[in-house]
Amino acid sequence: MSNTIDFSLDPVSLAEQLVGAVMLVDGVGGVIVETEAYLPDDPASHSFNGPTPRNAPMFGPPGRAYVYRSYGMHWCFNIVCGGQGGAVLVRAIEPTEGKDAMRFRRGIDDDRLLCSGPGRLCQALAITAEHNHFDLGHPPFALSARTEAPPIVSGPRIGITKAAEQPWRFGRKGSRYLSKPFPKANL
DNA sequence: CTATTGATGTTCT
DNA sequence: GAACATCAATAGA
Repeated sequence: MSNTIDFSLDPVSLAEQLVGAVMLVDGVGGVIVETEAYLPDDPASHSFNGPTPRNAPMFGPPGRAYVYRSYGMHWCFNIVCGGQGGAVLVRAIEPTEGKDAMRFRRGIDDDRLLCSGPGRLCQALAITAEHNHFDLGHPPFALSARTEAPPIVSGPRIGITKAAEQPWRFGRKGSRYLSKPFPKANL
């Protein structure tokens, strides 16, 4: 089957290719509709100042999870890729599988708000620090590459203060499940 | 729809 | 002690 994902790709390429891929955790998840790339020599990347206890997964083998706590109360989920210090942040998913579980975990009914953001997505899929360093090719994770490329848009990354001008945020064009709309854009 | 603000705890200097 | 890859609630256009 050609539904394998190449985690050795550089983060920008992988971030683009992951839009349209399917991601499940313990059978719950859906189609990835928004990602961001973080590079080794990128001032906005956690890996920019070299290895620390927190960012250790980014300096490990590709194809693993890097999960960290954000603003003290949320989790963010990344896919380690490329060489040392690269990763792709998964920012939003279109829910397709296990919606009832997601609604229960999130405490809301609105499908559009279940996974539309890094913190929301982790809560809906029950991703926590337990999953840090986890191999994404092994249960409970299941990732399937997209079979055909959907319409993609790109733009500046969200919520960062450094290198904010880099167009390394990718999204499925017209999706109603994005964390924030894209101004206009192409690709 | 956009803009603003408070809550919250870990990490690194 | 400052910074932070966020979210929910609120107010206004």
